Amino acid sequence: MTGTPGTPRRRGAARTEELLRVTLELAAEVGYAGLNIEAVARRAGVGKHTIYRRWPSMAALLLDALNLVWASDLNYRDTGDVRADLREQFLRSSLALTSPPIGPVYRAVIAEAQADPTLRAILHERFLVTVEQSTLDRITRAQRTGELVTDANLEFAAEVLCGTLYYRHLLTTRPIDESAIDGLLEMFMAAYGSNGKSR
Amino acid sequence: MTGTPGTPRRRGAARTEELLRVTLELAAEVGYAGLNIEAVARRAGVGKHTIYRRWPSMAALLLDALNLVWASDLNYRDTGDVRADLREQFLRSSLALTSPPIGPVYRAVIAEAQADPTLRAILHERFLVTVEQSTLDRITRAQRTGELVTDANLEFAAEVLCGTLYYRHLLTTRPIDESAIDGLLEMFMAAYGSNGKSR
DNA sequence: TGTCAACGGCACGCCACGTGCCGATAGGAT
DNA sequence: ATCCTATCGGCACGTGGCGTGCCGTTGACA
Repeated sequence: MTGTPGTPRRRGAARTEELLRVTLELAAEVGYAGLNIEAVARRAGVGKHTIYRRWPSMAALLLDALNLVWASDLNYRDTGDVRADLREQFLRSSLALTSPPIGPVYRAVIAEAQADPTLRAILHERFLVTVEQSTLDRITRAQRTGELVTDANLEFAAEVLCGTLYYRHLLTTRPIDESAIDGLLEMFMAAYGSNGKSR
Repeated sequence: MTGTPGTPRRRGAARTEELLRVTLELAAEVGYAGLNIEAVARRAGVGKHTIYRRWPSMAALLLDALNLVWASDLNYRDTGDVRADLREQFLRSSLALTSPPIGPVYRAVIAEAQADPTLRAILHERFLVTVEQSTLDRITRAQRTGELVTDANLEFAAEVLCGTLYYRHLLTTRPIDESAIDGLLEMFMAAYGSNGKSR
């Protein structure tokens, strides 16, 4: 692996890719606890400088590593049934959140973000806003097609949908299972479904 | 302060109270970053053993410290207007979450809980379940008085209400302000309010 | 072939962890 | 009033990660 041709590079870029890959490996194997710079350096057979030259902190490295495996997993289908599409994506996201390497890396970033407002802002903008926006896009389309009422502020709705899943995953011992997702979607559709309350 | 009479005690109990107080002081003054056992010991003029004899880890100490200042702040009023009562309590909780000493201590516990499933379970049972239950109690009363529809599963609703607030506080850069709370309550009432959709 | 930045390896000081040992002391028991 | 003993504060230790220097080496590009 000498890196993609085209971009002018030296040893640097190839090492960068490898370090991100090693970080994800480490997360998958030893989990949150083993995620520190020294461990990544040892595992990669690399001097610590080689890491510090690229990322100012472990948190920054984790953010990049997360970016590598995460973005691909976020694409709502649009079958015309907003409830079914949300359900499918929520199940998929829940699986991703609980599986390595995304699970441990995400947890590690969130833990570090509690100590660092700047990191929290980056985490928010780079990941959570994206998740919410993607959800908002899908339910806004549903609003336009008449599946949802037209006069609702869906930004809060998107935040509630995503936030509830994150809350359950990070702070509770409950799994994000089908009944949880159905309960959440029940509330969402009762509030915003255009065909009135189903009950 | 020699501790409550009745329970047979020696120097221990008084020290315990003082250590919890010092922990909260430290959290209020230096925040999350300065919360570690050595710092508490230094601040209290105490040997580390005196802390380790009482709590197996910093997380356990933080849980006890949190318990001391937290429980009192959770009491929904019951004016007969469930939306107004929720709104008031959410505003109060949001203030507590963002102010010392509860803010930094809560953040510290949650960060440590990401690395320790056992701690996460304790945090969940001891605090979050209590919050949700208190909310569930209030909205269940509202259901009985006819403010909310009778056939809804309010357990999910309570989780969604609390979870959304925690999500916003912990993972976003947005404040839990009045408009956020109103947006959340708007969705909640639209879903479960007994007088049909207001729109 | 020469140049030079990136590299791996090593060592350092710092700090928090968790534990062990010490002599002092407080407070209940006699 | 005196003894006894658990608790106490103080100190030191080894461990391990942090972030930063300083080497001599290596590989990409001119």
